[in-house]
Amino acid sequence: MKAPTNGFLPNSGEGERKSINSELWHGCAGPLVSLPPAGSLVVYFPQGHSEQVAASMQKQTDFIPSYPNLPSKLICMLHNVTLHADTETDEVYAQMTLQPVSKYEKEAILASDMGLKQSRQPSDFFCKTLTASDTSTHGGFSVPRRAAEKIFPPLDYSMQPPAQELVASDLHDNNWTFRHIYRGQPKRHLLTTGWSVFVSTKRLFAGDSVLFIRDEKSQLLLGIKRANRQQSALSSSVISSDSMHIGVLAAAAHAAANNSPFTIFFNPRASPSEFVIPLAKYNKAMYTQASLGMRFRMVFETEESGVRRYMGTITGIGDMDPVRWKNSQWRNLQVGWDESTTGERPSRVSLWEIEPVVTPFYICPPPFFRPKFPKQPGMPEDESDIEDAFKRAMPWLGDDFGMKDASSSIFPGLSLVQWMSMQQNNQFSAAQSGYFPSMVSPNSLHGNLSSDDPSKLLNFHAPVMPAPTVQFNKANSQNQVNPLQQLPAVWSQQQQLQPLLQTPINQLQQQRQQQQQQEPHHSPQQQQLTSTSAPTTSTTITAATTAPATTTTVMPTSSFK
Amino acid sequence: MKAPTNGFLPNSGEGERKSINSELWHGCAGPLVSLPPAGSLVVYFPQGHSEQVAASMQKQTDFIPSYPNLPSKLICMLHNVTLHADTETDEVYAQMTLQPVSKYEKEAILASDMGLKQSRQPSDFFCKTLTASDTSTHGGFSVPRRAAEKIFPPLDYSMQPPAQELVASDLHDNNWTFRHIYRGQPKRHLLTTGWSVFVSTKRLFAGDSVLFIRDEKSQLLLGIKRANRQQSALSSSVISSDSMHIGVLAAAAHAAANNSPFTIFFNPRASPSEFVIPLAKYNKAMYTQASLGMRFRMVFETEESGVRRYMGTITGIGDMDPVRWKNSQWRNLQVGWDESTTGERPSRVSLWEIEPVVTPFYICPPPFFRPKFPKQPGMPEDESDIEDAFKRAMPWLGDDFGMKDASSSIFPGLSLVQWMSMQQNNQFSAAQSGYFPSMVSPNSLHGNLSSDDPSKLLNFHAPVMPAPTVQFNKANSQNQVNPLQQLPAVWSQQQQLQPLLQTPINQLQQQRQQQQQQEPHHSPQQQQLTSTSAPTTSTTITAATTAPATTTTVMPTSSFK
DNA sequence: CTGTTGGCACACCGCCGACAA
DNA sequence: TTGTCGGCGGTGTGCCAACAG
Repeated sequence: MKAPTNGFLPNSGEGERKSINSELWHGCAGPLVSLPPAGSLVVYFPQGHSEQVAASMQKQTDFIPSYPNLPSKLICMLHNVTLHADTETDEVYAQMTLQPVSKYEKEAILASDMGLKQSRQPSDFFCKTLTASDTSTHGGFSVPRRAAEKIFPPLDYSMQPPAQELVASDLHDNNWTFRHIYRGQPKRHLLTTGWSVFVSTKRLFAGDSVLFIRDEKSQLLLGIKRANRQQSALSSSVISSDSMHIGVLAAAAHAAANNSPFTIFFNPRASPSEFVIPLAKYNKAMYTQASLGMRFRMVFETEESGVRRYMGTITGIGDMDPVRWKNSQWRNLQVGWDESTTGERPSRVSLWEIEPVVTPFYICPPPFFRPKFPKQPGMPEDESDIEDAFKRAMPWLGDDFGMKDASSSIFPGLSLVQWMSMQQNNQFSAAQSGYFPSMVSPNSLHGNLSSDDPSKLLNFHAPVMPAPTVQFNKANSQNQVNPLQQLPAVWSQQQQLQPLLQTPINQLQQQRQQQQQQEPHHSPQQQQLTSTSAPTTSTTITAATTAPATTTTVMPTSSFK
Repeated sequence: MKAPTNGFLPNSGEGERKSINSELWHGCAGPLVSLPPAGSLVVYFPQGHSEQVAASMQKQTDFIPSYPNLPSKLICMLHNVTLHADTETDEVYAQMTLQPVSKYEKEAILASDMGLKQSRQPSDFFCKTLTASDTSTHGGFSVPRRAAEKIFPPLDYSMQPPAQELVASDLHDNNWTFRHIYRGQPKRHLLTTGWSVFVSTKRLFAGDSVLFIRDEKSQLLLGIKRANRQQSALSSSVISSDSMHIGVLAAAAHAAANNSPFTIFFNPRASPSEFVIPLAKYNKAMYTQASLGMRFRMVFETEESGVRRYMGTITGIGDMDPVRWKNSQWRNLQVGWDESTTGERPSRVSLWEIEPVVTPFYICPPPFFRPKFPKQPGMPEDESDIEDAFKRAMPWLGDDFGMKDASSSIFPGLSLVQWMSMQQNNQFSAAQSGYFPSMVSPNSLHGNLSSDDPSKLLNFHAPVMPAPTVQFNKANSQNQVNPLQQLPAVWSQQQQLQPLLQTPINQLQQQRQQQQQQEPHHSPQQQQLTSTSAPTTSTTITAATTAPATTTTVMPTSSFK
């Protein structure tokens, strides 16, 4: 054996020099992951980053440091995104260089908008969860018929038996060769020679998944997706999990104080949720007024690397961690799920993760309203998803009801450009002329429609629908808000943040102490509270009797809360 | 296969519940590692901790954050020490809970003193570096004869061939069974059945080492020591190395500011040097006046897990990182080694790592002066090592020259108790009556001795000694210092530190800024500089022409510099 | 005394169709 | 259509003594 290249920890960093194939990376990351493009604006949530660390350590950290000077979100310029894969485990992750910004250009916002349109999920691929037979040393890999015919080069069926040699390269550009044969009674596609070394080298077990991709040059690519239980535990004999948490927060705080760049790793399969959100996506979500009882859909990954939507209901709104992350938008929605496979789906989500369904129609089963939207399961996501959600939620305003031209201006939240011009001109005519669909009083909407044709609602009274646990009437009533007063509040807060971001952290702390003593209404946290209690036309409901004690169910009017 | 326990990442944390065998841990950690006992006082060097992180990441981090408020050393109470081993790699590490202290009790200092006496290296053990044959699938493990006879249970040699079943448990209390047989021509001890699964499970390669220990209950213990090239690389897809560094420093800074406990991991085989030093060891070292050209010995680990001393010369004194860690004692000595296997031995060391040899005798080869100290290689270290070093350095004052009683009071630096009483009584009679041997002018010593019997020096003019690269006369001349003026300077600095440790970090910075503007002589860093330039009888030499540009060769008189 | 090698036996890896779900 | 099984052939693991350094 010459120069034993340490099969245990193969030459770290060698394969990293070449850039990793983006299609393959996204295939391994899963259909839900879409990275914002470099040069765009994003919202970074240190709280979510901290969750990724905790998940990676696989232990609940009792002691989580609080960083009072670190806001729960930072608007950042995303300077750089590089794709990586762990040389040992093939675990995919992305490295991002972020820089907190105090002001930003129109181009960056546009780029942020572009980010939503990118779908990186490869088109020609298949993903199979390995069976016991697949991973056993006893035999090879049974290839699903459709997958083999779609992805693999065509066999010469005149041979007896038809067979060929396949070469596929993994994330590190290592080539793996397999004997692909079509045999047996009945006939089936199999990978035989070469398969078992792949399984043992990658340390695959039943339940893990492999995926094959045919790229644009008809080259075969090969990736793996490990089962959840097998995610890298990272026992970390290097630094304590406390120091990791502190490091994450301190790095962000330092960057925020100096407007300097900092680097993070995003690990799509270890992290419970993405914590770097395109600003456009975030802003779009912010035009949704979340309310108790609101129905929504949320996308999840299927076993076959496809997507499926599950229905849920907002059951509570309030800080996930009221001590350390007060007034944070991170997972501030408590939710329940229609199909109660508890544990699989999160009990808390963030607003930008869900596709709201306007409440008056929660009793209407989706199949009726969406005959023209037969979303293929397994099809890649695209940028129109959010708009689709609106269309599906309010189809009576869409194509089915003859309002063809409405989609561009009325439904899907503001486009960023529209919003920007509004913002710059300080005019709010847009709101007056019909934007902010979810903020329009649902009661009046409901009234209009039901008076138009009530039978359409009654005829389809939901077939076997679990009873909602909250009072919908109450919840709905608070949707009566005044968009005119909301919009300024949103941006005044962010503008308040700007001078603080430019201040070194020690001066900032000093400054805060003075402010708290003398003019408490100028400190950033206080600012949020005052805007919350500012007089608006909204109603504030209290559901403390039904909600868990830890949940604050106060509904502030500021959509930026 | 029932409930596949994921051979890849075995149930993390299960084996951790039981406490790890201390003997085995220390066997795997190596003979140089001795952990301070819980309850003792230690000196923590964040710079060294940062080095461990860098070494673990196996990449030079360009960006290392500077923490101007974090001193280069923290005196801490060591609250807790727990031994651990990575479940995947068996890599040993220790978790320590430290708390910066501003004042400390006599008991704690005594405990710190005790720490030096502990030697954890097991007595009944053997360690063998695996050969190609040992790790090959072709055969078993060849046990060195002496090792087998010393450690393994005796064989029944009446059997043909003599054989038995051995059971040894590893760090995680997993049992491994081997067939131990004595056969072949010539006869030899072999481990056959069971050995290859151990090798493959632990992923051992030629060059790695295994060690067998027989504990007090005659139970066999089994550990591994991987070759350096195979140290865990920790590709860390969780947080960036920047954040790791920041986390380490921020955790320490936070703890220092609040006098609150913090947790660190010490990884003896990944870390270039220990960075948690018993206060007693540190203090003892501080009574050595390092000087350019000074000769010293330093202990290194041998392949067989023994120890060996190498001779070296101090070639420069100055900050390793003048920007981020100014006036740090961490590796502030540049050294050259007599046996020039460059790369193996560090080019920079800290004062407490070395055993000084007083300069006038650098030309005297050790064999002559130490006929009575035939240190057994492979023998465990003990607390008398430092004193031994002095004895060997100045044997003319020791047993060989008829000053039997001298060892207790004259040589080995102050005992902590002696120092404490001195400190409390503010009396310095100890210094006047012959303490601080290394601070006594070597010239006068040299003069006395040479006038006594110069032939003893000249007769043994070093046989083939590499020429020193620095001017020894110059270097020696600065050893003329006045111990009476030095001692107060030493401890006034530490007393200065105490109120600062109690101050939150932001106030501290504020305070420092004021001080720098108004009374610069009170800030901690300035204190060091002023004490350097304070009028003493010392001479300050400048060797900028011979030393590298990055090295400060100013020699302050304060031994605490 | 111990590292490597050739010889040899047998266990299990891995290819095959037969089933059945 | 595809997961598992019994069948069987061949490779490679692993025990042995013979050398040699």
